[in-house]
Amino acid sequence: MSGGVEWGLHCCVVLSGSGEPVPAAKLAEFHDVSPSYLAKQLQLLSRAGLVRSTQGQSGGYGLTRPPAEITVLDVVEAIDGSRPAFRCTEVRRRGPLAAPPEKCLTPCSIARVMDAADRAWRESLRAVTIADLAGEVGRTSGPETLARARAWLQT
Amino acid sequence: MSGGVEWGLHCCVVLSGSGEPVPAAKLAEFHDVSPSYLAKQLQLLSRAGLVRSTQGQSGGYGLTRPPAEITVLDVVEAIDGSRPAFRCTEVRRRGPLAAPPEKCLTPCSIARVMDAADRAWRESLRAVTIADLAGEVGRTSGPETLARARAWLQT
DNA sequence: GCTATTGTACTCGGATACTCCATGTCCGAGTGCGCACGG
DNA sequence: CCGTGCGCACTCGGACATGGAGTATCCGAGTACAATAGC
Repeated sequence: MSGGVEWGLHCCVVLSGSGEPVPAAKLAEFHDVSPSYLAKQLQLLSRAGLVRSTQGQSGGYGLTRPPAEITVLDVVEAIDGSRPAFRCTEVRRRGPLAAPPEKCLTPCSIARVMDAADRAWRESLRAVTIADLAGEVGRTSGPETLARARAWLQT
Repeated sequence: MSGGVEWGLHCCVVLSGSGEPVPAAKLAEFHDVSPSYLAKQLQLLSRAGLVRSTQGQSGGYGLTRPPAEITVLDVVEAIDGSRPAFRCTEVRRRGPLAAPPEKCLTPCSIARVMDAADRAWRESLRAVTIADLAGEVGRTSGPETLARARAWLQT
């Protein structure tokens, strides 16, 4: 999985509840990561419609939806793509004993197992929202943590 | 995910129930894939202890355990490695508002979510065995399919 | 004092190099089988 | 006819090239704000 997913999730968490747009450079400095590369991840989030960008002075990024309506899966798919990790190459239809096409109406059993696992993974990620993550941060690191982060981002 | 996982699974299925060892070259010809590259995947399976290799004439690969005791997850981890796809880089401990170490006793909430999804994925793969896959092949492509494949591999 | 205009500084967006891992390949080490030879 | 030794062909195992995707970066297009000039 792309390492940018982690950055994108952290950005969405700190953006949750931030009324004012936050520039990408600020987010990069706050997380101490490469500004140029983080910009690319934010562009991916923008293309997916998760964040909205406003240009010009006092511009930046902001969430388009309430944090409770953005799932972790949304962010992962926006940055890493929505294609499943496993792609069946139809091995059964190759080689000297290739299966005839009329017997390949159903997907390969291996592909079915992989697809089921992929669905389980996605369901697990779909069950958690950005709001859940923000709440968890407040519970483990103290309720004032997020507020201070947002205040710092406004400066 | 590595494409070799698919090859490894197909090999394990056709090896299930095959008493005689099967050379890697035969497996490659049967599946119509690169012999050299398939050899590498089989070496990974051998290192993981899923298959046993015998050298010399009439040598080859064979399963070390009954097919019902080899899970799909075993094969996936043998080839792709057992490390989780997501690795937390502890972003919360960086930047101007870095969290102090005493507040980082529990893992990052993002890492926890990713870890839970990873476990769900692995559990799903662990629930299916090579024997299940072989049975499914017999059900969808006809019971004689696997027997003919094994017979061809013996030639 | 209010408004239109112009300039500027700041923002994002896409096009551009670089690096590392997955892919693909090759040849050498090791071993079991078969044959020839001797008893 | 049987046992033993040798040679060989076949097997795996690890070391060696290649390509593409992820990583990281830069500069240009566009826009909102603010200062300024005119009314």
